[in-house]
Parts: sequence; structure tokens; C-alpha cells
Amino acid sequence: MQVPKDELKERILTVATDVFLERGFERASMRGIAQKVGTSVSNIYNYFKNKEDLLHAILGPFCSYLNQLLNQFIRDESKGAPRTVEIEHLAKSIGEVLKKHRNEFLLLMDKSQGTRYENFKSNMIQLVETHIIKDHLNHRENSGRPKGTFMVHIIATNLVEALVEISRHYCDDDSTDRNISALMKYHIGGIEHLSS
Amino acid sequence: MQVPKDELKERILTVATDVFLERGFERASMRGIAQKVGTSVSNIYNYFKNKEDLLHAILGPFCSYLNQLLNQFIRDESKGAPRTVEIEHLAKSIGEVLKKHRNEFLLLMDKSQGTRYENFKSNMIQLVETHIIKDHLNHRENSGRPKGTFMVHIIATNLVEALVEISRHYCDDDSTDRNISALMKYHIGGIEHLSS
Amino acid sequence: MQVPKDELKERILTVATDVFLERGFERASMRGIAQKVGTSVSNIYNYFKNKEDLLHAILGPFCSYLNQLLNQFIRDESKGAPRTVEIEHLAKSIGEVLKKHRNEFLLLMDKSQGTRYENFKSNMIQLVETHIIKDHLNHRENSGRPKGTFMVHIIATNLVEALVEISRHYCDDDSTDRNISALMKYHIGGIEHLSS
Amino acid sequence: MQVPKDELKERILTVATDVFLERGFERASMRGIAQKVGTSVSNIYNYFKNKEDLLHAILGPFCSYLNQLLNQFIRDESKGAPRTVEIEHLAKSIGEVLKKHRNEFLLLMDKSQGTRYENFKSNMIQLVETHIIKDHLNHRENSGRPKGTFMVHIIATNLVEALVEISRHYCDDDSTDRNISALMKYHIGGIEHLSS
DNA sequence: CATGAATGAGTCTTCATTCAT
DNA sequence: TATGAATGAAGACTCATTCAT
Repeated sequence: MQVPKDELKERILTVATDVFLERGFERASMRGIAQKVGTSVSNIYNYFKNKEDLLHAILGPFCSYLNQLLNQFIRDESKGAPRTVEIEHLAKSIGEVLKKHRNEFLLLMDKSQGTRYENFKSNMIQLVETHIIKDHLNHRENSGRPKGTFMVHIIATNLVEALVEISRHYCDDDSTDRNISALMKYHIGGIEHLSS
Repeated sequence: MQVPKDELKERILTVATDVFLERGFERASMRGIAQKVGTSVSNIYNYFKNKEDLLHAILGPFCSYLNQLLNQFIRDESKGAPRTVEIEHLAKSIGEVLKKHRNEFLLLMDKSQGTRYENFKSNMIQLVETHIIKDHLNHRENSGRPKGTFMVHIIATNLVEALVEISRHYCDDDSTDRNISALMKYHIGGIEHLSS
Repeated sequence: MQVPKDELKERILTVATDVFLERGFERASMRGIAQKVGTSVSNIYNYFKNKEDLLHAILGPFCSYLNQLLNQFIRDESKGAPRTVEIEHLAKSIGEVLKKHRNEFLLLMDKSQGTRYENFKSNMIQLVETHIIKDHLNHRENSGRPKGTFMVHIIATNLVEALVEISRHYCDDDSTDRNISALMKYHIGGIEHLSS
Repeated sequence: MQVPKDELKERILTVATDVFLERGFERASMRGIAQKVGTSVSNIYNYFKNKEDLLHAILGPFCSYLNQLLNQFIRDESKGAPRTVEIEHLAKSIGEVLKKHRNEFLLLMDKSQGTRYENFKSNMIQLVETHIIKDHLNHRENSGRPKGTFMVHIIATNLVEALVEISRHYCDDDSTDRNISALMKYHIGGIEHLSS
């Protein structure tokens, strides 16, 4: 049965996202995807040139968007906007991302081992570590204890990981917003506690 | 003092742990392990009935031990020991585990997808969530806001994830202890902040 | 002056010739051809019934022409025209072929493995062997040494192979003519040397 | 049925050589080889790590030997031994090669497209062109006509191609020797004819 | 005429596992 | 105990070809 191109392409993308999320990129098989879609493996290759390209079609645009967002914050930061405002803003943006693209976010952060995206999470963690938390600490106090360094890494990891977890358990937009807010509040409190 | 009753078996276990850690259970191949051990693949099957059994030999005892430890805390908790003491105790025990069995811990928590152990981490998180943090919150305040529920889950996740991260970056026993302490302090601070 | 009755068909033939020459018939893919032509694979099937038919459209007419040419020489030969004249004539005809149809010639002789044309070269060699050189030898000397038989085969092979090589390195019409002449002179000299 | 390792390995090599010769490296399939051998495809991978490795096992040693032989001639040449002796010597060595390793020779020269060996023939032709024939021409006469250049290439090609053809039609050692001798005589005659 | 959709057989290769020695 | 031999299923991917629009 012949089906308009875009419809099947969209179906493949949806199913592939699901399967990738369920099994991770490497464990997912083209055959498995094809079966779930209800087409032949070779037909998928009429739409995407290989397995990684399929992933790329799912993550590429989202990834660019996310990178752009993160770079924006790095730039804003140097302009010295008030912390609280900035954080508020950040939380809002992240909320948008999680609400609209939770599957892509999950896939990108947790199921992309063995692909060009496999380092995205650790890069993001490092970015958070360097440009946000560390900076925040130094702002408050210049005692510069190196002992805190690793703890900062842990907090950054926790923050990012928590976002992933929030995506994983998404139920509706409002609670997502509330969860992100709470998370921010939580970690800001923690950081202050740490730097006092 | 271990009797070198079966030296090769021990070697296989060590190497397998390394390989599993490096590549994850499913991507690891028996061939790769055998080569690193310096024996034949089929000989490994003389010691372990299959790949999963090999993993089981590595994780089984450790897993029981960990479960026992966790159950202990659940029991102790109901006896109503003072919080601070209990937490102190917990931190110490966890420290022991991470210091002596960090490889097993990492393997169990992060590299066991596709095996019977793949749910251990989420179970542990749930346990932490249910029996420790939640209880702690309720202790302080009985307002029973359901809005806090998910945040509790996030904190539990963060705690466990942080332990994994600490294992991953292990360098020496002392800093491990310090990191665990800091982590505990951090999250207790956060929880109090949350419940106030 | 060719009527551009079906321009696309012509384009397909040209491109296919190039691709077949570049990669050989079997390694060449319909997809590769279609892409270079700038049409769809399935559209090629509107013009040619399958891959081999496409090759046939390229080689068929040329092949007939070549066969006709060769048969002509067999017939002429029996009429007992003077050798030198005949050879001269042959060289000229071959020159025409190579100059106007070098691509087809190369394709036919060197890139048609796996098709109905794959034996054309060896047939041509055998023909050269039987009807030209052998005859030439016998003409001069009737000692009929069977020891020379195989050498005749070698010379025929060399002759044909050299024509292929000349086609491969075609640069302009004049040098092609000169090369063919030299080749003929060379092998006639060799044959005489052999039969003396 | 289990069979001593070397026996099957040898069988695989023999069959693979045949199949490669029959179909060329690229068109030959592991499945086809396995079937002819009477084993499973995967079992072949217990003996050779991939298709090219299988070819390498067939051609590697032979190729080294041949290279060594050719380099020997380049060195001898500069020592200025008398031409006739040298050629005699060369013919003898080549005879040995063809008699003992005709299959390898054929495979190397004519059926290795798509492998690391695919340029061996053209390299060999160039070597013959540069170090043997050209030199021979210059020896006799220093008129240095550039018009002869391409003809030299043709002769080198013919020589090598003829060796391939001799291998292809091998029947017994003596005729092989005789054929090589005749070939040499033939081309030396031709060269002299050319340079006079 | 033109094309995207679809397919099934085929490519090489890896893998966990079993068997016989 | 130790190991090479053997296997079948599965992996990603390519290809020539057909069908429906």
C-alpha cells in the first residue's frame, strides 16, 4: 500500500524515537523499527540514508536549537544581568524545551551512546559547571576553596540529570514548570548553603 | 587472605568487570573478554554458563550485600533513631561500599542495561525516596503537600546519581569520604530548605 | 545530424556509458546512473527494461557493426587480396572504430563481465588468431609446427589488448592512427621474425 | 563434523582462490565460498578475519616474493650485466613463478580489483616499461624519439599481459618454459625492429 | 513521461553459544 | 581444564526491480 511520503516519514521518525528511547541507539535495530512501523527495512533506507542519519533527523534541529539557547546564556551572563532574573529566564526557556521536545531531550541526553551526540550531556554539564554555578559561587565569596570544585561538578550533574528525570516523568505542562522552578530553588538554596 | 583456589576464574571476573564497565554489558563481547584474559572463549564457558551468568557472578554477591545494607536502614529507621546519627551512619556505610566496591557499584548502576539488574538503580532510588527522604520531610512537617512528592523523587535520584558520579571519579579514599559527606550535607540542607 | 527525438534517453545512454566504464557493469548501480543523469531510477526503467538492456542499448549496435567489420575481413581474406594492402585496410578500419567509438570499444572489451558480452573479447581474439595471423604464418611457411600455435594465440591477444590500451589512452585522432600503425608494424615484424 | 584446523584452512584457501579466479574478488561472495567448501560462512571467519584478509592470505607471501624478484632485477640491471644473459635469467625466474604459482599470479594480476592489490599489474607494467625495455632501447640508440614512448608502454603491457595469458592456459611445465622463451624472443625481436 | 513507494534477496560481518577432543 | 571447530541468528546496508499515481 502506497502512502503519501511525509506521512510514513513522520511515522518512521516517531517510531524510531520510541525505539531509540526504549532500547538506546545502539541496541535498537532497523528491523525492529521497520516492524513496528509496518514496512520493510529497505524502505526505511528510502527515507534516511542510514541509522545515524535517522537519529540525526530526530535530533539535529533540536540540538542546534538547544546549543543556540545555551550560547545565549553564556553571552547574557557576561552582560551582568541580575542573577535572579537570569535564572528565572533560564528556567522558563528550559521549561519550553522540556515541554515541547521532551522525547528529543531524553534521547539526546540519555540514549545516544555510540553516536556523534554521545558527549552532549557531559558537555552540557561542563557548561553548567563552568558558566553558571562556579560563577555564582565566586560571586558570593572569593575564598576559592578548591575543595568545593568537585562538589560543583556534582551539583551541575545533578541539575542536568534532574532535568532529564523531569522529562522522563512528564505528565503535564504546569507540573513541569513547577518542577523546574522547585529544582532551581532547591539547587540555588544548596549552593548558597555550600558557599556560606 | 584469599585462597587462589581458582586463579583463572578470578582473572576472568576482573577482566569481565573492566570490559563491562568500559563498553556496557551488551556491547561487551565474550571474545573481547577472552582475549584480554588470554584464554579461549569456550574456556570461559567452563567457568560460567553464559554471559549473563558471568555478570551475575560479579554482581550477585555485591547486590545481596547492598540489599541487606539497604534493608538494615529501613529496619533501623522504624526504631526511630535520631536522624543525624542515622544519616552519619548511612554515609559511613555508603562510603565503605564505594571505596571497596566502586567497580561493582558502577557496573550495577550504570552498565547493566539488558540484564536482570537493569532496574536496580531505579529500585534503589525508589527506596531512598520512600524510606528516607519522604520520611524525613514528614517528620518535620505534616502538611502533606502532594506538590512536594515529585521533588522528593528528584532529590532521591540526584542523591543516587551523585554517588555514581563520585564512584566514577574516584581517586582516593579520603576525598571519597569528604565528597559523600558534602553530598549529604548538601541534600539535607536542600531538604530542609524545601520543607520550611 | 541527429534528431534530438528523445534527449533524456540519449543522456541516460551517455551517462551509463561513463559509469559502466568507471566502475564496470556489475559494480555500477542504477542509482548512481540516475543521480548523475538527474532523474529517478524508476524513470530509467521507462526507457530500458533492465540494467542489462541498458548495456545492450549501448553496445548492441556497435557490436553488430564490429562483427560485420570482422566478417568482412574474413571474406576479403579468402579472396586473396595482397597482404600489405589488406593490413593497411584493416588498420584504417580499426582506427575509425577506435576514434569514433572508443568508449563503446572499451566497455565491450574490458567492462562487461557478467553480461552477455563478457566473451566478446576472447571471441575476437580467437577470430584474429584463426583467420588472420595463422593464415599469415601458413602463407609463408607450411611446416605447421604445433609449437607455434600458442604463440599465435599470444600475439592475437597482444594485438587486441594493445588496441584496448590505445583506446584507454586516447588523446587525439592523429596519435591514435600513428599508434595503430606502429602496433601493426610491430606485430607484423614479430610474426615474420617468428616464422623465419 | 570436526576437522583438523589446517586441513579446512587449506581447503578454504583453495576454494577461495578458485572462486576469486572465477568471479573476481568483489563479485565473489563469502556465502559462495562457504557453500563450495561445505561449511558455514561464520566458520570461515574463525580462520580469516574478513574477506580481504582471506585474499591477503592467498596473495601476501606470493606478492612479497614477486616484489623481491623484481627489485633484484632492478639492482642487477645497474650492474650492467650483458643483456642477453640478464634476459635469459629473467625468463627463467618468471618461468619458476608461473609454474609454481600460476593461480596466485592470475589472481594478483587480473582479479584483484577493489583490493589493496588492484594496482599491482599497472605498477609492474610501469616497472617493465621504465627499467627494462626503455633502457634497452636507449642502449642501442640515443636518438630518443619521444614518438616511441607510447609504443614502449604498449610493449610492456603486452609482455605482462602475455605472461598472464600464459598462466591462464598453463598445461605443463615444459610448454610454459617454451612459451616464455618464445615470448621473450618475440618481443626482443620487436624492440630491435622498432629501434632500427 | 515521471516519480516516490515498496520489496526481497543479497552483501559482509559479529555474536553468543555448543560440541568434540 | 582447555580449546579449536562449528553454527545460526542477527546486525546494517545495497541493489535491481516493480507498482501505483
